[in-house]
Amino acid sequence: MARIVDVANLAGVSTATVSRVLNGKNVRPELASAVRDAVMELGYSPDRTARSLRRRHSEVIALVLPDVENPFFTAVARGVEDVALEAGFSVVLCNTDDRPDKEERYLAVAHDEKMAGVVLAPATSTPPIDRLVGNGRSVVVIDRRVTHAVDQVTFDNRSLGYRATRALVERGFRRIACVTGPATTSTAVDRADGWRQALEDAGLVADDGLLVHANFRVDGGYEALGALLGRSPAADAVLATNNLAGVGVLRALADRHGGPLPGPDANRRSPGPELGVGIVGDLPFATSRTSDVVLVPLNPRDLGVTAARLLLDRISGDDTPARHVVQATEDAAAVVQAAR
Amino acid sequence: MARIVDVANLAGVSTATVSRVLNGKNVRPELASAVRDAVMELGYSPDRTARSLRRRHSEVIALVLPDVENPFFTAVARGVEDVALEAGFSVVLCNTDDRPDKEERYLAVAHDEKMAGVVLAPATSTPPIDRLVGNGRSVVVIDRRVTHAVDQVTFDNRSLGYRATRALVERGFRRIACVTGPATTSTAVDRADGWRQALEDAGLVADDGLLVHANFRVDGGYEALGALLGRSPAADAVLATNNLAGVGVLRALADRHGGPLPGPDANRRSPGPELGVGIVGDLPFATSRTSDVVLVPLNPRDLGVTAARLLLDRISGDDTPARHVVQATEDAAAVVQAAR
DNA sequence: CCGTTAGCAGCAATCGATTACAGCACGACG
DNA sequence: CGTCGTGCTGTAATCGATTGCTGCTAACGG
Repeated sequence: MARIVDVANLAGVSTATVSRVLNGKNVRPELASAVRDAVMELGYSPDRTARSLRRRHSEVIALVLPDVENPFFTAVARGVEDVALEAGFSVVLCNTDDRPDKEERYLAVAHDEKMAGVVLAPATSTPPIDRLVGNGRSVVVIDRRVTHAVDQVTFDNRSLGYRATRALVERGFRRIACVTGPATTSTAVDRADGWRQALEDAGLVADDGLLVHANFRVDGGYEALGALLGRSPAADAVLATNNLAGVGVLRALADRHGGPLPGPDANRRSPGPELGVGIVGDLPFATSRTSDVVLVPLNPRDLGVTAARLLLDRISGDDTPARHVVQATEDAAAVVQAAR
Repeated sequence: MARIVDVANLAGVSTATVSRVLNGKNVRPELASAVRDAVMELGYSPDRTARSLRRRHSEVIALVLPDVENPFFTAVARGVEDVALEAGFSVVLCNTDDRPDKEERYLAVAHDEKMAGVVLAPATSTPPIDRLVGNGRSVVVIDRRVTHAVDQVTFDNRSLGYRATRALVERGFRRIACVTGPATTSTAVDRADGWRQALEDAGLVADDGLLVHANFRVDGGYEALGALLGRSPAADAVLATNNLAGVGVLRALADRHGGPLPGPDANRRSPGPELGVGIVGDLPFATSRTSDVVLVPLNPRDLGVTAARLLLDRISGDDTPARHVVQATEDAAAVVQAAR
């Protein structure tokens, strides 16, 4: 491994000059090109560890996610990654499984490794980011709101829940249940609020018997549907407020030999109880026709891009007060989306 | 941020002693506890950057994957992560999109960041790992075989293709097509070889008109099915050799108003051409009943665990000749798997 | 009682890049 | 012609932890 002194010797200059050339400071042109030649000849690339030690932070940013197996979050990761790489940063992906202890550990690692910043989809509304923030590290929270005064990027979750519900209403459904996530996550609560509001605006009932707090995973949606089917009066449609819960709901319906209904008046294509289904989110790995499902697609990649841009701004010194960005979604999503 | 000298001063010892206590060398007990008290009091944690500089490698391992959005690879990531964290390493996830240029870039980053090792699912059969290996860095290749003499962990892909095909044969299918991945990946080729062998063993034809090389993504499977349906004599079943291609096949069938067949003799449940379907892999986000699909489930998490263990061995100095581990799959998978 | 050795602690060098500061050359200006 | 300023370049300190080497202490054997 060539070191900076090797380059300096070969080019006949000091290490300081080599460093300056590599970092774009002013250096006499002929020396600069001598340095560049030497760099090429030796195949030199700076030791990032040494650089980080000196610069007091590394060129790595941490992306801390509740579930890297959820396609929503992997798409976020893509967005963050693309922006970060462009700017010369590497991205570390960390899984918390929505567990505060794992979250804390990863945030500690991010801190101790002197990572330049953190993009965090928090497990709770009060993640332990004080030490990071206190030590001047940049943090951007995504997807779920937190109480800290840090940059945040979320969707307009209330509106998402509202739009999905209204689309079901427009298809003629009247008793629309809601399967949402833990009451501790703002996304679950906000989307359910949108559901409630849409029902009220349509003059329909939104009683608590129609609202189920499950988890935001496939099993949660699956079981929630079972619970809903036992109740009376029965619902004629279900809104799942995230993608995996939606998968669970669809799977539960498929297992009951039915499928989602295009609308209550359409011909049923198979026996058994069927329900209208709305989902906030996308189904990238669906194996059935989903054109009968009301989907409100999200753009998680854009969420990641926005968050990464915000973070890079902060890293390069932006110290304006914390912002809360509401990530726009496609307007087309506001209408009934009969998509794949 | 407390530094090691602060701890040393508070404990009344030298920095060397603090370092030794923290790294489990022999130190007089009373000094050791004084150091530990000081560490607690100051909330000290060592600067990993400085440590890496001195130790000449960091405690980070890179996991370079073709597609972090593929549930197969995210499951691998889980396995690697769990083992690595346990051993005090952090895991960096990198996406190559199966593109050699991105792969090269990430491998270069892994090298320059002095990462302790790399787990690589290669984009080609000759990934640029020579510099890493040449500089003594540990590398474990997974999923696909490469020509280098490095540790490798793969499934028995020939057997996987064989078992899936035989299960279809046992269900009574006779003209079984195969949708596999690029001919440049060993997984695609090996699984297709298994398919061919199973057909021959059953006395059936495996002509090239039944074999389609697509990509290993959803669109590849989708389009391949369309291509197959146009051919004659028509196939009565399809084997998809990976999970996403399988999703594409199922989706294409769903769009044709059909679904997978339990067997040629069963009652068709809806009009239109239907096919038996076999898939090597799992469908974690399927939205339809998959009990009619022949699935040969994999255990990608175990693949990750195995690879990580191998890598950690290498990192801690194991320099035996390169090994090629064939990751075992559940034996139950050898029989027809009518699973979710 | 002295010499030898083992065990432990401390000093200082070290990893490799960055950067404050000093020094030097050259031009402008009084 | 001397002074000052400007703009590079080089020297050496610095980031913080680890570790080779030295030296001290204490125990043990002769």
